[in-house]
Amino acid sequence: MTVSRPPRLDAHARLRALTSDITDLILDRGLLPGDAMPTEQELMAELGVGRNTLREAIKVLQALGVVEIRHGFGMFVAEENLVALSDSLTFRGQMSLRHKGHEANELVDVRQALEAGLVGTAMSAITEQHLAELESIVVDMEQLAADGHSFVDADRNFHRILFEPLNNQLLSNLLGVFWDVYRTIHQSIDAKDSTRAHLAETAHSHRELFEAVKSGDKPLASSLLACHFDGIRGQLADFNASVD
Amino acid sequence: MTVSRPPRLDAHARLRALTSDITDLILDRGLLPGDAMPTEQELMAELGVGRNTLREAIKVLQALGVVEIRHGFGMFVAEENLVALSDSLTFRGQMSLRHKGHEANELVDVRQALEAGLVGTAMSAITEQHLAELESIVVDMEQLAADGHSFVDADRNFHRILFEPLNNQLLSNLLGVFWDVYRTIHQSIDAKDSTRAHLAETAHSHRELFEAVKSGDKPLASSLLACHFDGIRGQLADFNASVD
DNA sequence: CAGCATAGGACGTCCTACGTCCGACTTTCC
DNA sequence: GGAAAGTCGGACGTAGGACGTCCTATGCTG
Repeated sequence: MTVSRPPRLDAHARLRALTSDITDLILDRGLLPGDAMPTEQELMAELGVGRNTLREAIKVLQALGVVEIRHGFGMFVAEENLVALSDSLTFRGQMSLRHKGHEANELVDVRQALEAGLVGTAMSAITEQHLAELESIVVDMEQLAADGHSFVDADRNFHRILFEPLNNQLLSNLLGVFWDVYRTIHQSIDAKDSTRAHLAETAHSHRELFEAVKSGDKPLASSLLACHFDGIRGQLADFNASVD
Repeated sequence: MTVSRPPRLDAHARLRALTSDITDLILDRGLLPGDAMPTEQELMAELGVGRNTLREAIKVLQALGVVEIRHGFGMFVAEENLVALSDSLTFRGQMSLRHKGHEANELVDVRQALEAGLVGTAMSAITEQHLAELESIVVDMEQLAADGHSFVDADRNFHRILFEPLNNQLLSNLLGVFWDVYRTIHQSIDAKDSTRAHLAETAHSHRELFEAVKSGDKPLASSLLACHFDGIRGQLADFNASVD
């Protein structure tokens, strides 16, 4: 069904219309994540565009996490993810670091607002199993810190499990993205946080936070989280000062 | 055994490497938002790839909000924006609505957490000018409601200005995206919110919120916001019930 | 000096051709 | 007969050329 598109649209709008047509096709056909999509040839015929144009639109959807492409096999509706946000924020964060670092601070602020603001609600829904997992992670952290090893994964898992009780996929993804972006930025400023003293301090602050969560002291947990982020802000400030 | 240097990467990794090369080029050259980038021909020569491959990578960066393309003129580093997140979330939200609506609820939850959690901080930094703007918007809303007109823009502006005092671009963008996505979802469920009674109710709730902000009553403002989102959740629930 | 007309550069779209990868089918060999 | 190896076709990946469209800048004209 060769649809005749209004020929007079600027290029950006046209590409946008094309991606929109493809997502509409997914929605109209009721395709679910994991389902196969039409091939390039079928889409070309159906949408009335050339292969290059179509592929550019598809690549956009791939970058946005809408579709997943398997070379030599086909195209599929992707599982939920926030690759797009992650990639976008990572670039912005790195860019700002080389100039003002303002955006990196904003990211930390938003993380703090979300985590400190929601830890209370999360604690209301937390289960014994979550607490057990958190404690296990804290113990691992303390051990790794004592051995002088860093524990990036443990840190990430601690925060992930802390908010898992809320059962909000979007929130979990957002926090995960913020954590990853911060991590990337942090690596690029090459902060000296691998000293044994700093490791022990980080492990200890997680221990304190865990105890607060376990005892159900929501205000304390919230303020401990806020304090944790203040420390991060301090590191960023130090870096910016060292650049000037 | 594991090869130390995989001579070939899969297609996805190659595209990712290419986009990464381009962003690195931006960062290395210290390009700022608005600055001109090399032309397609120059990038082709510099990165050693064909035009199609390059253009696909560029379209990805455009969708991610990294670069901005002006037909017939050139390519430029884009201003900060969260188009990527917006597009991605809009699709996910629409998709979920046609099935369970779970993700739409999650979006409202995150909005509520951010707005209700941060309104207090924002109020601490609010100025007389912000208050004047807010009041002006509320007056407009009340007038529009009395005339039976909807006031989507006014609603959006109210929330935007409410959090402007925090001076956090990322937060403002996030809230804006959430608002837009919710708006898109809302339109697609065709809720009957344009009745005069509903309009008056919405205008009134904004009036109440404004008064709370003006008087500096942070707990009241926070709970009014929470209440506002409870209403939205109710609409989503009604829609899902009507589908079953 | 202002306005229009033209020329050039740069992106947009389409086409053809070939390379690469994957899954499925067929063949071959125990 | 069954399993391993080889083969085939489909689908995506990459390259390059050709032409269209759009924007800016230049220079001409009144």
